Amino acid sequence: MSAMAHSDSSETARHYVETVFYIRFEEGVVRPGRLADWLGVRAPTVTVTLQRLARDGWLTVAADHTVALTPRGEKLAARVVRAHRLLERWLTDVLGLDWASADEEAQRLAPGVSEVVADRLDESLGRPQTCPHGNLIPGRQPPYGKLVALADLAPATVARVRRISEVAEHDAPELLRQLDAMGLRTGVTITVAPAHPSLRAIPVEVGGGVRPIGTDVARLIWVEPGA
Amino acid sequence: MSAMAHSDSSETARHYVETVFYIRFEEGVVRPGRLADWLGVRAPTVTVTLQRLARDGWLTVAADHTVALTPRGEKLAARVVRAHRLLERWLTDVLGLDWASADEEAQRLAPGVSEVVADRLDESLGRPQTCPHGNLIPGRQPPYGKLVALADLAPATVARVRRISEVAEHDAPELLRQLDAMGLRTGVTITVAPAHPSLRAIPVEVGGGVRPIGTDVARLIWVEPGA
DNA sequence: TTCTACGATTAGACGCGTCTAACCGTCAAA
DNA sequence: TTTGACGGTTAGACGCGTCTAATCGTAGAA
Repeated sequence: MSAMAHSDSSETARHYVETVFYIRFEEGVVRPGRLADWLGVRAPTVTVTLQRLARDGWLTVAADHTVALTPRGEKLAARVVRAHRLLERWLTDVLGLDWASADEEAQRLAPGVSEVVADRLDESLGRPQTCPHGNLIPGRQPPYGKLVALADLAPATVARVRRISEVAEHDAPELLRQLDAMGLRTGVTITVAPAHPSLRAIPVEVGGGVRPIGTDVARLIWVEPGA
Repeated sequence: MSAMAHSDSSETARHYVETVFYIRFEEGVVRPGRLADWLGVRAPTVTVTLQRLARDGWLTVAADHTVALTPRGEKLAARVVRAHRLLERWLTDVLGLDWASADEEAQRLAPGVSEVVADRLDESLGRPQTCPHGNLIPGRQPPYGKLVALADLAPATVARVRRISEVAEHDAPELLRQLDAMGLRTGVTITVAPAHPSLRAIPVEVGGGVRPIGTDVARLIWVEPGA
């Protein structure tokens, strides 16, 4: 029965577990304050909503306020994230939207994607491994080896851009548009020139030009050295 | 700004104006009781929700309880219906879902479709004129002439199936599956054999076989005589 | 050790969208 | 003319998801 496609989860539940999934992957630990930031709601809202979600068995809140998904929440999160990333692929590859718009649109569309539609979409896209920013689609093998943050890349090392953090995707759509405009997309090859750390920016050679990138931004871009 | 894609309408508002649009087209007049049926909610729910929607300028409720859309509500309804029908086309033509499932899935997906995604989808589908059941996509010209209900078709007249009413689509997904299974789809040619009205069923020749169809069901199937 | 600042929770409110129970109004049948 | 029956509304309730204001607790700074 299709109405059960999301196990009776509310839209809010799906949004929260999806967010927990992202924060956990990008930052390791998930606490209420970070959820409030990410979701764009106030702290008390998160507190009470987490209580409801814990009551309904989607997640747990530990004594130290750490949030963890239950197996059921885990499954739901994987489904939502998969739908989101498949939609991003479709929106960019088939419909021709740009990176940043695709993320926003996928956000709105994802809650309505059932398991069967996700499967068919997956198939029709040729079973992609990642979203356009290189983030892995749950259930797939990563199409790259060990990654390092661009900020940590040794100067003069050739590397290939593999992944743009979901943090950038979420917090700074404008940044995504800039990276896209300067050709800093997944798959392209780059090298970094030496620079003193105190400058808080590193010169990155990409597509024949050299562009300065702030070290905080360079933390959000993950590359595979050597390739 | 994409967040304004639906003019700040709530999901409920979109659902109600979409439903008003359908009932008006299929039955002419829209009254609260019919809305309650269609939406699957109780009468008092409809009353209070209509009050909110009227307050917010989406529709009006006349003294005789007739519901009408405001220009703003009209625009919103057209957008939602367009998204719904484009999605149905995509789900059937590209993803290979069956008729009935497509309608259910489109229902869930439609609220999240922005104007820009609808436009791109429209384009990528080759600007279709109707949904898979032959219902017109708002803004398009109908790809057929004057239609008559299958129930009113003169015996022995050759006709082409053009449209399955939204009523069938909504009330009886099972019926849709049956019609699909017996080959009674839009575009196919049929003839009806004579039968006495008191039998409440008419024999319809379709795809080499003859199938009996109840007259109430035959009211939901619209055909173009002659073609 | 004491104070402070900050993250989190509790308390209390609100609008939405839904419900049930009770009331109203009108139209048709007795 | 009276009486149902039926469609609709009002009244009152509830859960969700959000808010602000106030309180709590703890970890660093003084």
